[in-house]
Amino acid sequence: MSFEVPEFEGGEGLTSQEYVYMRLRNAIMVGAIPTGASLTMRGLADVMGLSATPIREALRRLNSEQAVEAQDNRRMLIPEMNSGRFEDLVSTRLVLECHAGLRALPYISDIVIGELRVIDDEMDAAISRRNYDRMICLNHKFHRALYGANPDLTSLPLIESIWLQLGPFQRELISDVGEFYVMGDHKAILDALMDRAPEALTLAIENDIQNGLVSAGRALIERRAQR
Amino acid sequence: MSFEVPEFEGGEGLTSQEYVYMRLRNAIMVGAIPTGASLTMRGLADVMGLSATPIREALRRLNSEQAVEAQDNRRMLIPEMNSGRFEDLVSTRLVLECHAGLRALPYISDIVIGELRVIDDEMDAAISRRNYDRMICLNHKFHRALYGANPDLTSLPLIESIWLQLGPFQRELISDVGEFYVMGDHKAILDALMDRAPEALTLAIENDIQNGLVSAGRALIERRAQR
DNA sequence: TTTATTAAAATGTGATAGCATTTAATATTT
DNA sequence: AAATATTAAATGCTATCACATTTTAATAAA
Repeated sequence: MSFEVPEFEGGEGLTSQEYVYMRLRNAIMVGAIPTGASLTMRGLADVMGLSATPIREALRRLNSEQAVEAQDNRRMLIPEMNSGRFEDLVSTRLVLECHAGLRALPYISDIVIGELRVIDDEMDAAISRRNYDRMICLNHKFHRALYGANPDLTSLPLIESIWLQLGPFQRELISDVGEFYVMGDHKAILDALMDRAPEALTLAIENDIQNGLVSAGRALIERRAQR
Repeated sequence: MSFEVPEFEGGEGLTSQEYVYMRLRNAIMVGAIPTGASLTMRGLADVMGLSATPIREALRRLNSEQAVEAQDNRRMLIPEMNSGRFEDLVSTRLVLECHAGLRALPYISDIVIGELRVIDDEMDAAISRRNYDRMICLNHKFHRALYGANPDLTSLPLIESIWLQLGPFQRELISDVGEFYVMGDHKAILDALMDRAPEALTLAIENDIQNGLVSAGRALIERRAQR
């Protein structure tokens, strides 16, 4: 195993399988697992001090969520990003998150806006400290809290699947442009929520995704293709 | 096990886990497994003549795809439908499938339209024979073939997750209204594809989903609430 | 030096068994 | 008769093992 699988907070009281799932999921989400590296069951079992059984179950779940690719040789790995897949993932993310935002809007209260503001402040702190892992997690937490205002929300698992697929690439992005990486900001989203303005919210969510991820992502893929 | 898990075609050369996954997935998709019934590992293992290991892996995958719900007591079951969840699932389905259709449109060729027409004809035959299982499968096959024209398609697994969640309810719907159940028709979709008309395609896909599922679904939920 | 061939190590898969938890059934008490 | 307590059965979870396949390494041939 040529890479580390970072620990995560809140893994107490879970079954082994749940623990492995959460830990790997978190690792993929923040891009801690390099693309292309084989995720072997015995290897992960050794790293985590468990048997292969719960590892295999967790890997299969992540495979079903498109976070991990199963090859013909039955090996599991984090798939490589390419231009076509990137554009399709981003367009799906835009559609899903705008939809989730609009569906949540009627349920947005001042209390929710307050909670979102707290998360956004934490994120500003993480940004100034250049703590990228925490930036990514708090960004997800913000969006989760927003869409979760809708009590009937069913699209969150789908959105998280997209996040998982973009996670490894986003990490490469960050380590590529380094401290110049800007994460889309949430101020416009908060303004739109306060105004209860659907169109403004859609635009703000689109911009949030577009600014951080898309422009930098396209540039990196372009640069790679030339090399 | 108080229900049957129908066999499916094309399960040769699969690992046990894949076989179980496909068989259960198919069963849920066509609504063959009743909502609320416990899916026990030993029970399913007995039915399928396998050990619990591949069963559990398949169930976890389906759980990750939101097709099966894991309760606190660690039991797995097909979740019940309710009004809020239904509306949210349908709205997500509309957004995702319209998006997938639009992304596929530039890749639509006369050959693809021909293939779609063949599937649609098979579906008409299934409808006239009142073969509901086959209707459902062919409907999915039609949509899969349409969206799959996009070579970079990443949203299909998400769409299939929605189908899985609507499957059991759709079956209840069919057995409720019986032979009067109408499945949304694909003729308008084919026309829009031939015209390469984005707006018409969006409307046609919306209508396709709306006609069969939504109107009847709302009526059934309404009727249940009164009872 | 490169390519084939062979041997050894590593890996994925699935059945089994033991343990912990949950559910159902039975016995006991009120 | 109803509610509670106890016991038995069923179920979920995970480590282990044996087998088949794949990968890697070492060896032999070109």
